[in-house]
Amino acid sequence: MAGGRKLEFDKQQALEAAMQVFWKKGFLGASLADLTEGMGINKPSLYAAFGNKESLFVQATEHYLDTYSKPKIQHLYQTSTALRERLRNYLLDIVSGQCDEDNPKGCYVSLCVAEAAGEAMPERAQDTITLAGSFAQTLLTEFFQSDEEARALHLDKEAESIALFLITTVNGTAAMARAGKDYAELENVIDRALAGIGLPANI
Amino acid sequence: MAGGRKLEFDKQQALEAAMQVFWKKGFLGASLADLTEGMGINKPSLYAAFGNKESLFVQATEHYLDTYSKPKIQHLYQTSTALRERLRNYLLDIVSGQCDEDNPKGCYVSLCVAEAAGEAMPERAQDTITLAGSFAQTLLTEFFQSDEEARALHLDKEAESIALFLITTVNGTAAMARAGKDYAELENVIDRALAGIGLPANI
DNA sequence: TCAATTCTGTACCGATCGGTATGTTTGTGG
DNA sequence: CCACAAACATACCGATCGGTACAGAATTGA
Repeated sequence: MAGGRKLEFDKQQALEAAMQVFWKKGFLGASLADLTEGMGINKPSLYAAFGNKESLFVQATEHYLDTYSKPKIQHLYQTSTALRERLRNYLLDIVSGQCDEDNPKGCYVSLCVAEAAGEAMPERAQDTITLAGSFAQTLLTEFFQSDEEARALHLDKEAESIALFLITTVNGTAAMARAGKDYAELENVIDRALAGIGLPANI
Repeated sequence: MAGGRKLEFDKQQALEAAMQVFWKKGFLGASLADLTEGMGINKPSLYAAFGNKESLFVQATEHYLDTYSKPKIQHLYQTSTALRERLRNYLLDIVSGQCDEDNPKGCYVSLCVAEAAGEAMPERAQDTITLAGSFAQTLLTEFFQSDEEARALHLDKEAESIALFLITTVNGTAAMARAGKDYAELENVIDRALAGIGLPANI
């Protein structure tokens, strides 16, 4: 019947903060003390709102995909733009996010996938991050199979191989960004990668 | 005056085992229980032989560089072999090590560098792994600046950029190998990377 | 005003963390 | 055989881990 006391924090804002902590420290490296401090709430509030650490991680991962990964996809479908340019915009947007001073360096997913291979993560967390890790590659493969310009260039025959190469490249830039490389240094990496799939600069 | 009881374990063998544990779990993810179990000794023996966890990590990292990283360099200096072939042998040897079933997947250095960015590692461990992370890039840059065939192809003008690209690529394959990709899938990544620096297959 | 309900802060739980004190065992030199 | 030295195994240390019990503070409907 009765309403009860109101939440004193914004749940989406707290989830964003939790995501930042996992992004910086990984799942295992992020302690509850790190999380509660970053989120600005204390443990009972965290557990009431998000379940437990594992469940919070699952929700933070979905939040990362929704707010950081998926929006970058749109670059691929600006059909008024040439294929090379679309790919370049997509890849550079990713690299830009990896080097952003306002967020932890590197890629949330890449970091946690590496952590997951240590076999010390709870099952649901591992499943979630594994699925997230395969997301971009699946998407890129389907893109190269279906895009009109890509088919005209016969890239659809090697869609899987090309997608794997590009995903490998952005996993590489994620590692380099996390190690301290800045955007300017990694921009030329993308151009060389595009050359590696037969799309050099001046064509 | 007196000799005292003899060590009941091989120190090099224990160090190799410790390296395997760090390789699989990272510095923070590897607990003393993990280490002592993997090394087959107990804690006081570990501390007597290697100092503490941080000091053990430093020694394990040096052991990794000596036994896994540095031997692969020789491929670059087989001067009777063409440049592309030398680079390909070098890169594929690295990828092979990342996919080896007998060792943890991925790259020890790449994993721990990512961990170090979380700012939860002791100082000496962080310095050691940071230095190890820059090792290969420095070496490759100098290689492209000095190699005769590379200079003939004017690759020395872009030595730094090319080195960064190739190191980014192998950091990428390390991430992919850790996520479960096998050698066959990553071999074509290397060929595309070589194309990205102007060395396609049939030249 | 008074239950009923829900959030908040503190204080606590057992387990594990990195690291060590201690007593026993195994070896050497005299 | 004895004194000494070094490695062994066990048992412990304070701190932190993820998670929770509990009491007080808000908010609601009656």
